[in-house]
Amino acid sequence: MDESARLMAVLRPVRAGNAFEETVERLLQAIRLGVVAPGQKLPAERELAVQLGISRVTLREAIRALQDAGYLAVRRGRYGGAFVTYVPPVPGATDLRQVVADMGAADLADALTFRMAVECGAAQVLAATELTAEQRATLHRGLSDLDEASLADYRRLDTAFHLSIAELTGSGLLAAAVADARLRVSDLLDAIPMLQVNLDHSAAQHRAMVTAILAGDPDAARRAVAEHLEGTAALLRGFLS
Amino acid sequence: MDESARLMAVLRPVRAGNAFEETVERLLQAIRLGVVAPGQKLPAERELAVQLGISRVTLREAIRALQDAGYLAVRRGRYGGAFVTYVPPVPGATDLRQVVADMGAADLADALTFRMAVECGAAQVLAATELTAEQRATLHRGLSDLDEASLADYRRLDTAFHLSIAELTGSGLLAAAVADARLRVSDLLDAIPMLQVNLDHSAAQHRAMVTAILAGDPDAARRAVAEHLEGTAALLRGFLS
DNA sequence: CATCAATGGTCTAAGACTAGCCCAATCAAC
DNA sequence: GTTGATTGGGCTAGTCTTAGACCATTGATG
Repeated sequence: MDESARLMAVLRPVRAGNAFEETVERLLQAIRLGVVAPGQKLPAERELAVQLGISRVTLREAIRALQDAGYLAVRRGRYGGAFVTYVPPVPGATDLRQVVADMGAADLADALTFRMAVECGAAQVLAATELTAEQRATLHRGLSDLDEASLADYRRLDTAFHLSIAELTGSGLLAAAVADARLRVSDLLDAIPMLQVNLDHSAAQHRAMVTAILAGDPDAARRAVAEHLEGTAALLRGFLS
Repeated sequence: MDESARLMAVLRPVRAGNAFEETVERLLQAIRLGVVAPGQKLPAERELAVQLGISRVTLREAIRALQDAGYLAVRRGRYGGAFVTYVPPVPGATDLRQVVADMGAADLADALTFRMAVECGAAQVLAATELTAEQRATLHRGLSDLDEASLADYRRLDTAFHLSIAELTGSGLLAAAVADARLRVSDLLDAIPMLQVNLDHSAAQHRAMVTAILAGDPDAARRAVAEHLEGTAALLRGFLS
């Protein structure tokens, strides 16, 4: 890795796009990751604009774009708001090869590697932490929510479970990194059919992750997450070959 | 971690500041991490503006600010440019308590946790990878560079070593995350005196990291990095108490 | 059924940012 | 010396973005 490559990495673009584009991306992240579930509404425009650090005009442009794209339905008046109408595509319905072609092979490898590093890191840090009763309960709740989940809710709750591990470390930076990593593979996951075998495997691996974290064993936690994510990567390779 | 907390995490500010502020931060990152060493110059304004995705006007404002702050010296004409005049402060000369007060206790914990997760993750991923002869050589070169480093160069080469681990994974996202994490603790590290004992410890830990990575042992790699970073954190706690 | 608080819809003036152009300075090469 | 390529310095017109104010709509509540 020579000096010029490092220069390129550090002196990368300051902005991913204009405020409008970045806002659309951020809202899409909230919707597609299921942070705001279908039927729920986004915070009020004035409040949301403050949270996102942009003007209400720009926020409204982004909301309008998502409305036109069919992700949101906006209702006026008290108790109105921007309601999520997006329902995740049926897994397996989209063409994985097309998705991969759209994002590029290099980006695909980058995203998978990034996710592996950052999620393993989060689990390992959490395993090395003294957990409160409440934190343990959150992990257990994540597991049981997933066990009882309908197929329609599964991806959303899976995302929530993975995110909660990062959030429980107390590091906002880490939580943001995990959310980012998840979003980057979101299209891929949506293109994989959900088979009962795979769901059973995932459930067992999720339990292994929680067990290792609660046992305070960072190595085991790291290994459990790595195995889980490697399983997903293997599935992808399988559908691609 | 309830839903509202997750909303806060995903719907965080789209922009960390205006273009000027973000550009200053980015250039400072390049300078303080030693990506552009003292005496070297930044790329030409027109080229740099394109790389950073901003206008030349905004870039010039940022350069002017860094010039006023004593980080850069600008010379006109052919073979001119913005030359780095910043030399890292003598470790231990700045007041650690002041630095911590400036960044806030919560941000401090966040940054340390983030760094731990992301650097452990990078090492673990790299250890799980088949390395080429060239990649191994890069790791060895990083070690020997550090061994031969003068005190003035030590921090810069230490940063380069840690960064190279992330870069060798081939994931630009991961490299950017590690660079970001490093920068967030940069002020703290600059405030810690460099004692020979600590340097010897660090050298041994660096060797352990490389050994584990080359041996293809992710658990050992993770443990080596965790131990190394925990050592730094312990030093910090020591100087603060 | 009237009220009213919360919410989206709209406008305007000011500031931030950009693209593009030309000028001024420098210094290696001829 | 003179030249010419490269670099920072500076200007302008136009676009993007913001802050703040005011209007329109809705529906739970009394």
